[in-house]
Amino acid sequence: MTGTRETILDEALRLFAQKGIRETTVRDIAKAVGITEGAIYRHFDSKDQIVHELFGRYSSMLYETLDRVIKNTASDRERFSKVVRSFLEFAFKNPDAFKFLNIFHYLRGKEVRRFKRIPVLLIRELLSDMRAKGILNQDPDFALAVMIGTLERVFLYKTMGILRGRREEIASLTADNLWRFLVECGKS
Amino acid sequence: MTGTRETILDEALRLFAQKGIRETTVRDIAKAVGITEGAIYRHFDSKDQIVHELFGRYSSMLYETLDRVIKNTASDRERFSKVVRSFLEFAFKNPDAFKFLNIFHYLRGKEVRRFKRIPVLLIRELLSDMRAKGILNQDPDFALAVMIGTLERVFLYKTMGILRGRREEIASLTADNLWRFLVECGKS
Amino acid sequence: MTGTRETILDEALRLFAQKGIRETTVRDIAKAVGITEGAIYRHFDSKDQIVHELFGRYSSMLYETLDRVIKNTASDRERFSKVVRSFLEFAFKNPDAFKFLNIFHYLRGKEVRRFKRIPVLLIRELLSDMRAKGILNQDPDFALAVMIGTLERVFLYKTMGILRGRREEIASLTADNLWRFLVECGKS
Amino acid sequence: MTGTRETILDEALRLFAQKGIRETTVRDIAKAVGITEGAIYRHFDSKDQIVHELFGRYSSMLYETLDRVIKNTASDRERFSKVVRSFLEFAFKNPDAFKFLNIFHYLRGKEVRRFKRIPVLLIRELLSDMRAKGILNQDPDFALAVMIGTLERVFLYKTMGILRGRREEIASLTADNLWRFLVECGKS
DNA sequence: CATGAATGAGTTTTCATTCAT
DNA sequence: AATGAATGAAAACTCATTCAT
Repeated sequence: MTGTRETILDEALRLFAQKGIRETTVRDIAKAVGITEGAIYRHFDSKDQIVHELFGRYSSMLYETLDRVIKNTASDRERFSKVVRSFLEFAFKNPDAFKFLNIFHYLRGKEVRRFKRIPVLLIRELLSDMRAKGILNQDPDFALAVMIGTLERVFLYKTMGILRGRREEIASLTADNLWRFLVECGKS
Repeated sequence: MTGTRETILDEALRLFAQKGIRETTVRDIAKAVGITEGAIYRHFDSKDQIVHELFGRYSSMLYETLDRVIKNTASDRERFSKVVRSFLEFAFKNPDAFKFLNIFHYLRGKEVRRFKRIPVLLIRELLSDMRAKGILNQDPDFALAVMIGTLERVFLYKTMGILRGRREEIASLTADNLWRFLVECGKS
Repeated sequence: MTGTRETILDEALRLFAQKGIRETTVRDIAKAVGITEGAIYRHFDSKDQIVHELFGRYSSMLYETLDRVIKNTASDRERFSKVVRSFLEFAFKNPDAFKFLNIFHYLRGKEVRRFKRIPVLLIRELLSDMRAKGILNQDPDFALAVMIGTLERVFLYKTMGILRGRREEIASLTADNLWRFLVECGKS
Repeated sequence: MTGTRETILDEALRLFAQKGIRETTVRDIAKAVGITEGAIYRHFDSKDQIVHELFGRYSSMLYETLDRVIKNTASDRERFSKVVRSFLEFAFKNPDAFKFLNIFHYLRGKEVRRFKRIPVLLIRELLSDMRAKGILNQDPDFALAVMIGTLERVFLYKTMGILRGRREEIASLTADNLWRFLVECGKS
């Protein structure tokens, strides 16, 4: 079955998001998949390879999503809004992946350099462009902090049940507010 | 020497923030302190006790700081501003502690319940009060997401060298902007 | 294809000689042959069977070669010389086999008893006969040590590029010298 | 006890010589020492470190012995004789070490480069000097093959009970014969 | 014959914790 | 209080072998 490799990745992702990378053992993954530890190593050279493949895969996936949105949207306002909503949509649809990406960034940030297609860099560019065009009334890096920080926490609080409401509504609300905060509000 | 206990906590904190909790061994801590592993257990029952003591201690420290500010400030605007600036001041002055608190929240969130004096809860109350008073133009939980998310990322980006400028300036800027975003901006 | 079995033996021999027996995995062999691990077991019951078959085969091959030379040569001097040269010729032509035989002798000497036609025993007999005839001026077992030791090292140093010259010349030189050392030199 | 480290080395050496390096497990060593596997790692970083320390240690020991003999002996004949006898004395007194050095050379020859003080190189120099002085009637590298090969096999056959007699007698006999073979015998 | 996936026992290594001194 | 040695359980990883297809 060619699906075993994917199953391993899926289960590993779920466990990593749930318990952390270090606290998930290869045996945990194997048990979740329904195979023995040794079988894992037919598909991956090491636990770390699983981690890196997951990071690369989901990091790229979010990157591509945002990249497509940015390239295919004409209006500035619509582009910004769609980026925010696509970002949250990705997080809501792949909560384990999103949590995992954050954990990886937090604990193994140095290894992130090895990867291309880091979503945050794309958003940084977007904000820099907006600043260059005079749309953005903020230091783009400060705006980046507001934007990414907000997105992360909105996801977290929705996941924890603190924020209520339908996902799309939350996403729209977040998009609208961030636009108002960063663009429409008086100059900094 | 009673100072050894404190040294253990300091070095443990530094290592936890740098490498993660699971990835820091008791031997790492002992080596950093300049004693042997066994000696650690003269001061603590377990590695987990160190972790919990650190979390409790710094969580309380930030909590007390914010609590004092909230209680001792008359004006709403000033209170909000001081909370933001104190929060960032704490993070900038105790970067390892702040990183550690975040790691602990992220990976061992369930254990957080055992602790009282969680800073975020204090801020949540503050925002709820502001909402009740009609000052805040947002769902307080959404505002919490914006605020905490922004603070975390501002700290992170300043630490990483992405955000430049003096700490106090960054803190003031953050405080002013968050106030404008959450309070002055048009109703949501 | 019956050739697969032979290919397995060939590749296994090469790897055993290169890396050692224990350090060569069944997977290594399979990969070298261009089949999968499972297929190996269609041809052999176990890795050990491959090892034993190789040992038996090449041990016999050298044995037969020497035996033929001993039986078909009339003069003592010529017989001795041909034994030495045939021995080295075998080693030079089958360097992997010769290395493998030595490794097996060294690490699994006890298993050698199960095999008949051990080349060294043939040479021991030859030297004993020479001693009985009064040709050999040495304890035959000491002579055996000189002879086998020299042959092994001559092969090794030629393989390593330390000894230079054409193989046949080296073989002749070795044969002549050993004869002079063991036979012509003054009594021990 | 500071002796544990030495005991580990001693037992490891014994087992490596008896069964081979790869076929000796860390558990085997621990059991022989009377401790648990984990305790081994308080004294050594890895099994390989034990292997390398043993090789370096005994390789040096033999090297120093030969070096001292070479430097402190005036007459050529006596020097040569003493080198041979010291070499065999070392092998007879440290049979496990000598077997281990051979195994290591055979299976992990490439790693030998990392070490200085390789005994064979010392003997090679000795023979080169003898050749330069006109004492040696042979290509020094061929003489090296005869000499080292003979010494190795003499040790082996004595160990196996094939060669009989007192060690000193065997050593003297070997020294005398090698001198006669390589020096006194007619030119090659 | 061959594949490719899997097993299961074993190997090396790690690490929080204990304990005699 | 502190050391240094050791434990024991568990982690990551290896590999000869089996088996359904």
